[in-house]
This record gives sequence, C-alpha cells and structure tokens, in this order.
Amino acid sequence: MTGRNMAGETGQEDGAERRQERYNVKETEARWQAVWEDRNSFAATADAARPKYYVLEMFPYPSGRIHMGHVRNYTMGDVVARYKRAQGYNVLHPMGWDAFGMPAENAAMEQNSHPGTWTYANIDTMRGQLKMMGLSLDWSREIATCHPEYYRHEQKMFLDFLREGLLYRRKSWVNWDPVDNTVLANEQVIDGLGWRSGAKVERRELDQWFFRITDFSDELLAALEELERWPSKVRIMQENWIGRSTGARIEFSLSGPAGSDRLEVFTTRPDTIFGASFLAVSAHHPLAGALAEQDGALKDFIAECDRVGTSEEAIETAEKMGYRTPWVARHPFRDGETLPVYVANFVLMEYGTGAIFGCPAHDQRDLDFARKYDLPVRPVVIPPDADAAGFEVGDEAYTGPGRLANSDFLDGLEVEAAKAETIARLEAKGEGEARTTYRLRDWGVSRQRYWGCPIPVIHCDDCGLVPVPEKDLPVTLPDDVTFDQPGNPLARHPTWKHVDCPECGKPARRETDTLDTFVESSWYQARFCSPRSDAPVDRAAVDYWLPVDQYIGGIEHAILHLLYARFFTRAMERCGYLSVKEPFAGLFTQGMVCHETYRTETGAWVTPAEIEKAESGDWRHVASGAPITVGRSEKMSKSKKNVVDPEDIIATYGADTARWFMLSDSPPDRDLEWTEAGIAGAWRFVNRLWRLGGSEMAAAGTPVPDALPDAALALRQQVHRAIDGVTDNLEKFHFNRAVARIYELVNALVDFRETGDAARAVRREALEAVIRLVGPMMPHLAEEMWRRLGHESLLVETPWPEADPALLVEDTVTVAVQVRGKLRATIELPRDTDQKTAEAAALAEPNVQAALEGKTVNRIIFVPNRIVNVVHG
RNA sequence: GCCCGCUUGGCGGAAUUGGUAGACGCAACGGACUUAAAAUCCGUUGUCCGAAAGGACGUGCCGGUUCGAGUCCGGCAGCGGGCACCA
Repeated sequence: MTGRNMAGETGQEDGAERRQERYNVKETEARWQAVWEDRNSFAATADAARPKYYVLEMFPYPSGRIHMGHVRNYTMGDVVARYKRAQGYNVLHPMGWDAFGMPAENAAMEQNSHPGTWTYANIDTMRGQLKMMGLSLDWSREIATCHPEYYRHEQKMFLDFLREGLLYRRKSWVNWDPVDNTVLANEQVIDGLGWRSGAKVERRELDQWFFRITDFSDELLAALEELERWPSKVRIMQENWIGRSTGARIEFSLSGPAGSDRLEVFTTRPDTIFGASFLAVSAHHPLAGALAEQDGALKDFIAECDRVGTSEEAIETAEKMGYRTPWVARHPFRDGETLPVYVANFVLMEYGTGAIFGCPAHDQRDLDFARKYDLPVRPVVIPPDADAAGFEVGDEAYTGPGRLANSDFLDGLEVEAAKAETIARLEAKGEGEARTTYRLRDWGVSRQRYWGCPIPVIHCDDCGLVPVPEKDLPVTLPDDVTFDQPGNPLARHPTWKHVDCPECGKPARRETDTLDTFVESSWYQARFCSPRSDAPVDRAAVDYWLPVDQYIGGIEHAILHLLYARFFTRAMERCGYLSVKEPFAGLFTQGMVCHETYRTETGAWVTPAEIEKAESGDWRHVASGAPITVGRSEKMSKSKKNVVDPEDIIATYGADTARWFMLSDSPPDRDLEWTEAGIAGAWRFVNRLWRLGGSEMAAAGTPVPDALPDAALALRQQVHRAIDGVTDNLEKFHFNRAVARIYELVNALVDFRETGDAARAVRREALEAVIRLVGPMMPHLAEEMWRRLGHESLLVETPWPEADPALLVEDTVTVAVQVRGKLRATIELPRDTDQKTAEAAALAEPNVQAALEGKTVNRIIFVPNRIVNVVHG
C-alpha cells in the first residue's frame, strides 16, 4: 500500500478488508474503561521493592457537575500518572471529595433540603462524569470528607493537637449581619453590606479556636528553600505571607487621661524615629476600647471602622481615617517634644503590637494620613543624589536608601546602621528592643455553621473546656436540622448540644462550632495512603507513599490551602503520625479555563449554549431572539454563565478529544481559552490518527532492516527525536510542546511515501511510537489502535519507549550568518565545523559580501554550530 | 492599598544558559476530489516596499547593557490571581 492510498483512505476502492470504518468514540471509550476496571489496572499497592510515585490533583468540591477546570486539572494529573506508570513506577493516583462547605448549606436553604443529600447526590453525578474521562484513578481509595469515617480521624487529631498545645481558644472578630443575626463569610460581605439582608455589616467578637501555625513561622519559612520542585512564585508568595520582619519594639510614655501611661509600638523603621509625627493605635487596641467607654464620639468612630468588615482588602482600601485621642506621647530622644496619639482604621490589631508611630516622609500610608490631618512631614532619610537642605517630600513618601539627617545622633548614618543605633539607644534607656515580627497570624478554625466537622469539645460550667473522650468519637452531625432561618442549626437544635460532662457528669453543652473546611483538605493526601485505616493514617502506608511526588492544582491555592497543609503535616509529624514534614515534594499550578462572556441588552448573562449566530453575523439569544453583546474572555464561572459543560463535550467528541484539547496549545500554567474551533481541531486529529492506524495492519511483524534508504532513515531519526522530545516535555510539564512534537511526527509519517518492506517496517515502527507517545494523553484511542496493530497486551501495561541516542545526532547544522547582528544568510555545515572553515564559508556568501562592501571587518564572533557574526567598522 | 504573575502574527502559542523570532495548532485564502455539500488532500499566509532577488520594520510602552535582547537591567501601562470565613 502506498502513502497516497493511506492519505486518501475514505472512499478508497481498496477492498472490503481495508475499508476504514468510522471511529466509534462512545463504544470504544466505554469498552476500554471497562477493561481497565475489570483488570484493576490502576489499583495501587504499596511495594517496597518498587519505586513509588504519588501524583495528586487537588480534590474537587462537589458543587454539582464537573467543570472545565476539573477536566484540565485531572487530565494533566492523568498524563503524569500514565506516563510514570509506563516508566515502571508504582503509581498512586487517588480521588476524593472536599465535601464540607458553605454552598451545601446555601443549597439546603434554597431547596429546603439537607446539605448531605445535596452533597452526596453531587458526588454521584461528578464521579460518573470523572469516570467518563477515562482517568487512571484508584477508585477503591475514594474518600468524602463529610463522611464520619473521614472526619472522626480529624476529631481524633484535634484532641491530639489540643494535648500538644497546638490549639487554643481566644476572642476573635467575625462579620456580623445585624438583620439576619448571623455570621457572614468575607465572600458574603459585598461593599460592606450583607449579601442577603443588605444590612450594614458589623464586627463582633466571638470565642474561637486557633491552630498555632505561628509556632512554625520560622520552620515554614526556612523549609520553602528546600521545595525545589515548587514554582518560585508560590514560594515567594508564601515567604511574603509569613512576612518575617525585623525591627524594634518601642515603648512610649503617654500623658493624658489616667489609666494608660505607656504605649508599645512595633516598627520596621526605627531609623526614622526623628521623623515621627504621630502615634496610631488600632480601633481594637485596649487603649481605644478603654477610652471609648467614656467617649461616645470615639465609640461611633470605632463602629464606623467596623462597618467595612474583616477582610484585609476592605480595610486597606478604605479611606484612611483617624480619631485624635486626648493622649500625647513623649518622643524618646527629643526632650520636650510630644506626638499626638490617634485611633486609626488602617492599623491592624493582629500585626505587631497593634500600634505604630507614623513617619510620613518615609511611609506612604503615614504620608496620606499626615496630609489629611495636617501633621508635620519631616524627611530624615536623604536619597544618595539629593541634598539634605533641599530635599522635600511631596505626594510620594521616600522609601529608598540614603543617609540620615535631622536626626541628632543618627545624622550621617546609612539606614541599616541607623536602625541598629536606634535600637541600641532604646535598649540602653530600657524603652525598647530589637524585635522580629511575622505577618502570619494563627489559623482561626471555628465556623458558626452546620456543614463541617464538629469540634469535639464539651463546655462544662464547672470543669470548663472538656475534650470529648476518644471512646465517644466520632461526634456526628445530627440529621434532623432545618435551614428555614439563618444561623447555625447546631446551636438551635433541641437536643444535640446537650450532653453530660465527661468529667463531672453534670449537664453540659457541646461546642456547636464546626471546623474550617481547610482542615479537611490539609491532610487528605495522607489519608489516601490508607483510606480505610482505623487510625487517621497507617504508618507503613504513609511512610511508603508520602510525600506526594507531584501535586497539581490552581494557583488560587498558592497561599492558604498549601500553607495550612504544610503546617498540618508538621503538626501530624509532631504527634507521631508521619515521618515527613512537607506534604508535597513537587507542585504544579495550572491556569484557569476561560471563555467569552455573553449578555443580553438588560445585562443578564447567558451561556454559550443559549446563543446562535444570526445571518447578519451578530449573536442573538436562541429563545428570545434578543441581540447579544460579546464580552471579553474570563474565567469560566457559574455567575457569568460563560461555561461549557464537559459532559456535553465528551458526549459529542469523546474524552480523548477533550483531553487532547486541554493539553494542546496553551501552556498548562497559563490560562486556556476554550473555543469551539479548538475542540473541533482536536477532534480532527483524533480521526486523523485513527485513519493512520487503520492502514498499517498488514505490516505487523516485519523487522526493521539494518541498512535503510535515506528517506526511511530520516523518518526513523524523526521517530527517535520525537520520543526524546516528548519525554523531555512531559518531564517538564510542557504538554503543549509534547503535543506539537507529536503533530510533527504524525505529519512526517503522513508525508512518508516510500514503498517496500523496509519502508513498511519503518512506517509501522513510527506508528507504534506515535501510539505509545499519545497513550497518556488519549488513552482510549491509543489502546484501541494498539490492539488493532495486533498486540495482545494492553498499552497501559507497556513500557514507555526509549530513544536510541545514536539516532538523535545530526550530521549537519544550519548556521546563521550575521553582519553586525543582522541575519544575512544561513549556511549548512557539518556539525562541529571549526571557526576558520565556518568563517570562510560565511564570508563567501554573496549576500554577506554585499553587506560588507567597502567596510573593514573588525572582528568575527563565532558560536559553534550556531552563529557567525561579522562586525565591521 | 499590599504581595505574586502575565503581555510575541488575525487567534492559541514556539524559541536550551542572551545567538536564524513566529515551530505546532486554529482561522483565512487559493486549488484538487465531488452533480453538490460535508469530510479529506495539496498549497499560501507577521507587516510594509519589490515582478523577483532582496530590503526595511517587528515580541505591551519608554530607556539602558551587549557584536547580538522576546530572553538581562531600570521605569511605566494594561490584564489576572491572592489578601486569612468561597473553595
């Protein structure tokens, strides 16, 4: 059979046995999924004799149906899992459900149902959808975090952590909706208003549980250095989040109303002390609280500060406001000078001491504040190129390096030396000291909600806080709850919270708060190692499988989830559950899946499926005929309705097509633009491969001879270069480039028109290589083609192909010839040609000679196998 | 506001450590096959000038380093992620 026949397969008068049947996606994909399941192809068993590889994608929240972000995430993980399996690793690739969370309660409120019913129904739907994708998952390890068999272990560890001093209770602020009488998540506060009631949000102080993550600040910071297979951007973000900063604690003495005569501030710029023009304390500082009790105006001011809610973004972007207190502070070094003391909305109680000194010339926030309240702006750090007498600060604070001026004993010192000197003088006077502070705050885990893990603690009037005895675990959620009113159903449940105190036996109350859902996702990677263990983890299993070799998920989790999981792993290690301190050795953060957005004239969002192109070329709404405005591409989201349902795509084109499209074109760490044309292109390639496979069956068993004609040898080299390139690209997570290399090989295979036994053997070898390379990405089609080539064994059990190094070397190279850096010619040279020969060949090029006409050659830059650059005068 | 990214043809993107910008895919256009359409196959395709050979310009914007910059440095703009109770 000739190459031409091969290309024009459909409708070819080629005999019935050769006639290409259509690729039946649905039947084929379902059949191979059943085969893999029957053979338990993806069940993982710990085996000390084999190298392990644990690949994990961030498990989904069961929101209803899978979305394209899931498809992208799980396709990438599956490519890694299948590739590593082919390389001989013992691969663990599990899946589960991050099943507690707010949306289930919201759904329960809207549909008058139970969050558990909604959640488990969603899990069933989404499990079915994931199975359609043909993911090589070990489903026997499936877990759902809302199941008592999961959260009872979390409760056990809560008790361990409590015993170890890793947990404590203190007052902390929440967003409070005064109309619905309920706590609001930051997400539920929109422009300072409650999302349902529309009421102005207040802050309220509640007793809450905290994990002592700050005990690990230094460890978590230092260990970032060793996470070499994490993106540096994530490490930098975590570093900044932990925010270690060195500075000074300074104690100011106050004069004013009785009761408070000292105020401690923290500053990272003790060198600027002579530029200080005010002190400011947080609205929640005890000083402010005490004064507010007698000062109604201050009380109002604090209430006003609390209206913005608790999110840092809201606090930082709010207009800077201050309230001048009757206190003044004595300057520590300038006798007789006093500084006014303000209560200010931009000072955070959680950072440092909750009080600052303001140096407007060298801090932007302080400057804005000083301009507003007409406070002095005194420059004390003079930029290297400026003159001390003439240097002034306008709208922009100067935060760069320089020498101190107007600063008494600091004059002339550089910033760092001035910091040290200030601290030394403060220490000598006993009015301050060097201090290291972290931005990181302890992790508050109390939630005033139902659908979460109950906190296993009992409140007794006599005994205080009493941990639930381990024998009484799990503390399960009651099923008979209603969501017909806002607030936590656990708190108003008639019986659930009433228990006898385990210590004294008197009537007592259960803790009705539940845990933050980030707690569940902080240790699920460990649970997957032994998902049915009676203990939280089985030591042998976690010692074998952990850490996760490759973790894959969205960049939006760069800080919170990943930092909490790192902390929790350390806490588990301290309690003797684990030997590792870091959960994820390798991390890859994928981009989002985006799509154009569509709106009607009234501004209502509509889905891509609801619109069509009119004859005029404009888009219109199918149901109403209304014109549609096309907006820019954004992350697919339910709220903007710019979503494409993966199940529809799989039903139309199959899982392989969807997977292939997810991997093509866009680099995996960048956003992917979903387009109809893109998925259609992937579908064409599926069919192109299929036709290519159907024509090769006759060649089975023919060995490739040693001596090959040029064209056949060239194809063979191309095969091995593709194997080398695809392997390298998969290792580096460059799936889009791996796809391009496969396209190149397939193009070469289609263009290969030679006939004869040798050609046929090489062609078959090339086709087998294509199938094996494509296997991790399009597993169903690859398995089907593999079988059709006559293989008895499964492709999933076939080792990864290896490139023959002898076939990778190129004999000739194309060298660029430049004149003064501009390309003038390219020359073909034997590989590793010496400089003299290369220069001669370059200078002989007519185009080069023309460019050098009348010029003197000054020098020639030579980069072997790459470039000859002729530099003239 | 603060922290972290990203920006290359009509579009998605490719380009080892600074060394031929535009691989591969999509779209578009021209052609073959077909009664026709679809599918498939062949070809062209950064912009401008030119019949061609070739030339000039070109990687968000401004500037710098270098024989040579998409890549390094300084500044700016736009877009996106996160900001501790969305997950």
